[in-house]
Amino acid sequence: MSAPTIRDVAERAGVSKSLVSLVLRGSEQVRPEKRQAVLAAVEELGYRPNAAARSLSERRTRSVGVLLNDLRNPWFVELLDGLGSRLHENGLHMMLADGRLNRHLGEDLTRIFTELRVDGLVAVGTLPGSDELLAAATHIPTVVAGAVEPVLPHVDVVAGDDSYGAALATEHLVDLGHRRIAHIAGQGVAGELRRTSFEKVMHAHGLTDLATVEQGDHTEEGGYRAMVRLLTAPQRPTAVFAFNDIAGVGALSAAEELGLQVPRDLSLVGYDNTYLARLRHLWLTTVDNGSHDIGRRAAQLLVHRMKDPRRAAETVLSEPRLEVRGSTGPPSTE
Amino acid sequence: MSAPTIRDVAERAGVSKSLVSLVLRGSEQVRPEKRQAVLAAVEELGYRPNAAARSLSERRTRSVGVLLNDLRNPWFVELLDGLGSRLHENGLHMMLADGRLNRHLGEDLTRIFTELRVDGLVAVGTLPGSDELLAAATHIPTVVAGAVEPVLPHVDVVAGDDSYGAALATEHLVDLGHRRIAHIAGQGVAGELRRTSFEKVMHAHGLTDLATVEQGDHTEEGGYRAMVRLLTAPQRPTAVFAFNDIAGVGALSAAEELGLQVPRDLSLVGYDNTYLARLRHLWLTTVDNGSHDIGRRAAQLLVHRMKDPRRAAETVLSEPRLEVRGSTGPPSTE
DNA sequence: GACAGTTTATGGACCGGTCCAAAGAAGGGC
DNA sequence: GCCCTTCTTTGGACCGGTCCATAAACTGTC
Repeated sequence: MSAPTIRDVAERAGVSKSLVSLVLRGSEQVRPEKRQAVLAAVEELGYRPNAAARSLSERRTRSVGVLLNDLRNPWFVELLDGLGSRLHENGLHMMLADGRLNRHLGEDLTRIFTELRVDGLVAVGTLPGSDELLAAATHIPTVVAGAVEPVLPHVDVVAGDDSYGAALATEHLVDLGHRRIAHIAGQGVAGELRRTSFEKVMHAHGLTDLATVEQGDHTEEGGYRAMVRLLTAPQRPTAVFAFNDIAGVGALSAAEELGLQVPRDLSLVGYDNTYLARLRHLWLTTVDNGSHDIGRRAAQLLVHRMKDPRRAAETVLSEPRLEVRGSTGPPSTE
Repeated sequence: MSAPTIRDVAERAGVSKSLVSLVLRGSEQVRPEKRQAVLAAVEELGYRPNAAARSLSERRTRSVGVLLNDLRNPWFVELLDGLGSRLHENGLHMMLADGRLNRHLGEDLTRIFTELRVDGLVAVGTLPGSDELLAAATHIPTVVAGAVEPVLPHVDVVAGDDSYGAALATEHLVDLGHRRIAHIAGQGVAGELRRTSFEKVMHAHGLTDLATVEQGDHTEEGGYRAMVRLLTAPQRPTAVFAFNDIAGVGALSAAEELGLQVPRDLSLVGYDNTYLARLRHLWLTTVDNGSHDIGRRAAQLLVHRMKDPRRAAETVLSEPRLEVRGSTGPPSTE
C-alpha cells in the first residue's frame, strides 16, 4: 500500500538495494543487464525516491531558500525567473518564502529554512528583520539579490546599478531639453542612491537650482501625493523622475487630474520596467534594471559560494538600460 | 562543527535522547526540572530540529505543494495569501511551484512534490499538463482552487461563482441604462461561464439582439484588439464587460485611443479586482471574487481531506461582489 | 517494609536512502 | 589450473529524528 522503497525495487529486480542505489545515481560501474532489470522494476513499481531520506543521508537538500518580502511586486517575480532557471541548471530547487504572505509566522522565516537545512539562501530585495538573516548567513551560504543593504563578510550581493540607472533617466530628461526637473524619492538604500545620482547629474548640468526632490515611497499613493505637492508648488517642474513605476503611475494620475497632458505638459520617467510600464494605457518611459539577469547572476554567485563558502564576498552590479516609451518628450515651448 | 543533534542536547542535559524528543514535542509527562534542563541545553547549543529526519520518521512532511501557472497574475498572489494563512493555522507549510517559472523543468512539477512527499496538493487556477496532476491526485489529497476544470473523484474544488459574478457585472450595466452591451470573452471554463451568464442576463432583459461577444484572451493585447473591433463596427456598444481586469485595461486603452471618454462615452467593467483595477489612474469598476476567501477555503478543504482522504469531493463556490469604481456610468444621452 | 499503581525515563528498532570496505565474479598471463 | 588484477555486487553502518515496550523511580496503602 505505501510507496515502494529502494528495497522493494531491489527485491523485484533480484539485486541488492545498494545496486539499485548505484543505478539510480547513474553509476557506470554496473553491468547493462542489471541496470535494465533495475530500471524495469522502478518503472513497474512506480518507484519515486524519498527526498527526505536522501537528504538525511547525503546531508544536503539540493534546495535553496528564497526570501522575499512581496510577491505582489512584479519586479521580484521577474528576478525569480532568472534565479530559478540558473539554479535548476545546477540541480537545485527553489523554496519560496514571502515575508508578507508569511507575516503571521512571525520572524521565523529563516528558522524554517534552517530546519529544512537548505543548502543556500537568497534574500531578494530589502528584507525586514534581517537580524535573523544575518544569523543564518553565518551558517548557510547566502546571496543578496536586488538590494545593496546588508553587507556581511561572506555574503555576495547582486543588484542593479541604481546610480547609473538614475543617471540614465535624468540625462534622458535633460537631453530632451528639460531644465526644471523633479524627483520623487523612494526609501532605503536604493532610494538614496537614485536620489543622489539624480542630484549629481542635475548639478553636472548646472541645474542644481532647478532640481526638486519630493519624498514619496514605493506606493502609488505616495507617488500621487508627491506629484500633487510638486504641481501645486509655485514653480512646477516640466519633467519628473519617479523612484519606481508604481510611484510613477500614481504621479501620472495626479498630473492628469490636475489637467496636465503627458508628455505634452509634463514628462515622466519610472523605474523597473515592470509590466505596469508596459501597459499600453500607461506606456511609461522607464529604466530596465535587468531583473532577470540579476536573478541569474545571484544564482551563479550562490553556486560558487556553496562550493567555497569562505571566499571573499563579491558585489556585482548589473547595468540598467533606459526604455523610452510614451511618457517623455521635449518640454512644451510656450 | 556540524549542527547539534538531539543526542548532543541529551548528553548536555544529562538525559536520554528520547526524553529530549518528548520535551521538544511538548509532552506533559516530563518532570519540570528535566524539561528545564533540556530547554536550557537546546538554547545553549542552538539546536534546530532536522526537518528531513523528522519527516522520514514521522512519515509525513507537514507541507503542502502549491502548483500555479503564473505568479505574475496578481490574482493568484492574493489567493496564496488566504491559502497560506489558513494552512499555517494547521501547522502546514506551503511550497510553491510556478509552472511558468519552472517551465524548464518540463512537466515534472508534480514529480518534485511526489519526491518531497508533500502531505497535500493545491492546484491554483487552470494548469497545463494536468495529466500529471491527475495522477498525483490519486495518491495525494488534492484541492483545486480558482478553477472548475479538472473534476476528479476525490478532488475538492473551490472557485469564484463566475456565473453570478458575470451577472452582477451585466446587471450593473443594464441598471445604469445601457442597452447595447458587449462582452470581451476569455478562454477556458471560466471564460465560458462568464460569457454564458452575460448572454443569459441580456436575454432576460430582452436585449439579446443588442448583446455582442468579441473573443479576447487573458492579456492586455487581447482586450485591446477586441475593443478595437467592437468600436470600429457599425453599431458600437455603450458599455463593455471584459473577462478580466487585464483585458479591461487593454480595452480602456483602445477606447481612449479612439477618442472615447470613459465613462462618459463608454462604460467598462473588469473582473478580479486586482490592484490594476485599484490604480487611481484606471479606477476600474470590477468584480471581486474574493480570492483571499477562496484561498482560505481551499486550505480548509485540504485539511479536511487530509484527515479523511476518501470522503466525497466537495465543490464550493465563493460569492463575488461588485466593486463599483470610476469606469462605469449612465450612457450618454445624446 | 513490602506491594501495587502511577509517573517518568530509557534503549533500541525503524523510517529510506547513501556510502564504503570487503566479497565475489570475470578476465588475463604463464 | 593457479594466481593476480580489474570489475561488479553486497551487507551493514549511518544520517537524525519518532515511537513503543519496558525499566526505573516515585506514591500511597496496609
